[in-house]
Amino acid sequence: MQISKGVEWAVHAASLLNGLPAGRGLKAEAMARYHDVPAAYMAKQLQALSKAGITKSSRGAHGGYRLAKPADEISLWDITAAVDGKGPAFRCTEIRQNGPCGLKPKDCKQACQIAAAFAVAEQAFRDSLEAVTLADIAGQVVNDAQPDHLFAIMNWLNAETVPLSDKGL
Amino acid sequence: MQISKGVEWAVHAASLLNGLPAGRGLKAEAMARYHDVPAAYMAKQLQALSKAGITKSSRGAHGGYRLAKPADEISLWDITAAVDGKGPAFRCTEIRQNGPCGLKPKDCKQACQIAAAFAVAEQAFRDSLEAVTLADIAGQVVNDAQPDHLFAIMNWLNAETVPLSDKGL
DNA sequence: TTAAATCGGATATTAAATATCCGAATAAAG
DNA sequence: CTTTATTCGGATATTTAATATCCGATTTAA
Repeated sequence: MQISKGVEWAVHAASLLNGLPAGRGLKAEAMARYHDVPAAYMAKQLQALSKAGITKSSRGAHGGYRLAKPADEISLWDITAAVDGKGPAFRCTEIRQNGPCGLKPKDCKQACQIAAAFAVAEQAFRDSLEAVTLADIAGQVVNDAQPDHLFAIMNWLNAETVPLSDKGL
Repeated sequence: MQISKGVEWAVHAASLLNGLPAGRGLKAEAMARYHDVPAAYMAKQLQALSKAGITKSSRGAHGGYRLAKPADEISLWDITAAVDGKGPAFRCTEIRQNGPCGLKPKDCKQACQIAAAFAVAEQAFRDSLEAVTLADIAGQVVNDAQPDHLFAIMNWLNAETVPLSDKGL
């Protein structure tokens, strides 16, 4: 049971986007460089975020990414689901219907007890992640950070961000 | 984020062991046949259960497996951890320390906010699974099943189980 | 003592996650 | 309006982990 590395990168990237000034964007390569990770693979995660409606992108010269909605409407679960999929972690293959004592399909109208228990646990996991938004993360980071570190980030963002075109949003 | 198929098999196998008469055992091949799954791979899961102290095994002629402790002391999390490992699903690689604005190690004494949020969610997941024991599963299954189905299982177990030797326990 | 039977760890195979590349699309400059 | 530089998006390799299998170590019963 592993969460893909892409989820970590995607959350960090989204947090970074949250920090940039209004009306400006950041390209995938810059975000990869900021975190010192392979650019092409970071780009893949950002595509997943755009597909899920978490980020918006604009192509061409001076293109880039920005958040598609307020940070307090983007939960950690939203990002996890966008990158790793929203399917259940426990996949019941109904082996209770197999073998010499297998149940008949008509006696399997309610879910397998084992699968049901895992579904409850996964729901608890999701609920916990849904309760944490990008805004929460950002707030904690700002609180804990040294002032000069925040200043350094601001400077870097000012140098790297581009004003997004009107169409691109 | 996927839970391996082996976990499903292991839980079903453990449930089956819970149903067998006191002092008797069941070999890996029989459990595989009962669920109509590959014997060698089922065996692998049972080895993991034994290693974790959930089952006890005895080798040689008339060998087999049995539960190592009462069913109400074996939780779904115990089995999941035995088969899939107990490591965290979200693996923080500390990319906050990377790149042009990376944090210094001395400023990273407390865990990354993102990793912390995932740790909370995973704890909720574990807590939920720890609250469900094999005894709970067995109780629900017995309640829901048709009497003739339970009878069929009993007959099959009587035919397949072997009396475990004294040493083997 | 012997031999059959079973578990346990080591070994192939397949699927998924990881990483990369190239074409489609867009906007700015000429 | 055309051209060109730039960026995203989907399609394509590579590596890792999950899946499946096999053979030797060990134990018990005959």
